[in-house]
Amino acid sequence: MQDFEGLLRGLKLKVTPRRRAILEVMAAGSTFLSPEEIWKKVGEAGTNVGLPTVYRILEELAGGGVVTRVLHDNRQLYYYLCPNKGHHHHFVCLSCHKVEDVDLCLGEALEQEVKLRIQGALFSHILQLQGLCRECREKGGKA
Amino acid sequence: MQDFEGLLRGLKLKVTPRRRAILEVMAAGSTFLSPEEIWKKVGEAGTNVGLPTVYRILEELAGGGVVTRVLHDNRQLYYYLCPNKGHHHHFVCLSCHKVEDVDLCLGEALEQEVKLRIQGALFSHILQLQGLCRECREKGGKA
DNA sequence: AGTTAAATAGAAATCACTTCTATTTGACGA
DNA sequence: TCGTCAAATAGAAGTGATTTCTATTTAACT
Repeated sequence: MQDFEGLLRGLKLKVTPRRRAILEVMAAGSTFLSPEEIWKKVGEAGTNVGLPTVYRILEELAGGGVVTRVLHDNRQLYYYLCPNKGHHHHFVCLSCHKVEDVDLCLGEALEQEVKLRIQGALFSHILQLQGLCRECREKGGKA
Repeated sequence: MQDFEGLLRGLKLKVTPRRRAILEVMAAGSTFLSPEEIWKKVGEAGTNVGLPTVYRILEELAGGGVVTRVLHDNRQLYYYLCPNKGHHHHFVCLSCHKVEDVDLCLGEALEQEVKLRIQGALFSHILQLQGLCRECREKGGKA
C-alpha cells in the first residue's frame, strides 16, 4: 500500500476515486496489465469507471513516470506500476506477465555514445527484456 | 545496393517483385518509414502493391531480423532496413526520422543479470534511443 | 511447359484507442 | 460550511492503423 494521494498531488492531478482505484488495482499485483484488464478489475472492486477514463488516467500516470508502458508483440500497450523509484528497466515474463526490475547502469554509456558519436540530443530511451521468469521457465511455460 | 535475393532466400521467402521493391525503397534511405510511406514510395517507383501486402512483407522481414521495428509515441510501427548486420541498437531522430547505429555491448551484462538475479530465460530485448540527431539539434528541430 | 504451394490484390472487417459533449466533482477561498 | 469553477468523468460515437478473407496470380521446381 502506498501514498497514492501524495503521488497524485505530485503530478498536480486531483485525487479522485477513479485514480485511486486504478492505482490500487495496479499496486495489488506485480504483473503488467492492459487498460481493459485494469478496467475490469476496478469494476469488480466496486468502482464504476469508463474505459476511456482508464486510458486517460494511465497515460497521465505514464507521462508522470508513475507507471511504465510495457511493449508487447501484439501491439497493445500494457502498464506497470513500479514501486522502485530510481532509474531502471524491466524484465517482463511473456508467460505470466510478471515484471521484475533490472538494475543496469547504462545511462552513462548511452549519454557518452550519443554525445560523442551521434553528437545529438538524447531525450529518452527504451530498454525492455523479454523472456520467461524463473517459475515459468521451470514449469516450461509457453513463449 | 544489396543482395536482396540472397537475403530473401535466407529467410525461405520467394523472390517476388513486391519484396524486391520494398527492400529497394527501404535501402534507399537511412530513415525509418511507416508501412504507408513505403507503400507510396513503392507505388511511385512503378510497382503496384496492396497495402496489406506491405504490412505482411514488413512483418516477414522483421521476423527474420532483416528489418527493425521502430517504436513511436504515436503508437504506429515504423520499419528500418539496417545495413549493419551485427547485434546493435538504434538511435532514432524524432525530427527527421534518421536512424543511426549505437554499438553498445550490453548483451553480456543483460545475460548475466537475467541468469543470476531473475534466473529466467531471456528471449529478446528492445533498446531504442530517442532524441535529435546532430543536424536537427543544430537547426533546433522540433521534438 | 506443368504443377503446386506460396504470394498477392482488393474489399471488408476488426478493435484498440481517441474524441466529443454534457454532466459531475474535487479543491480552494469566502 | 458553502459557492465557485476548472478539472475530471461517462457514455456514445468516431477513427484509422492493422488484419482477415477469398479468389486469383505467380515463383520455384520439376
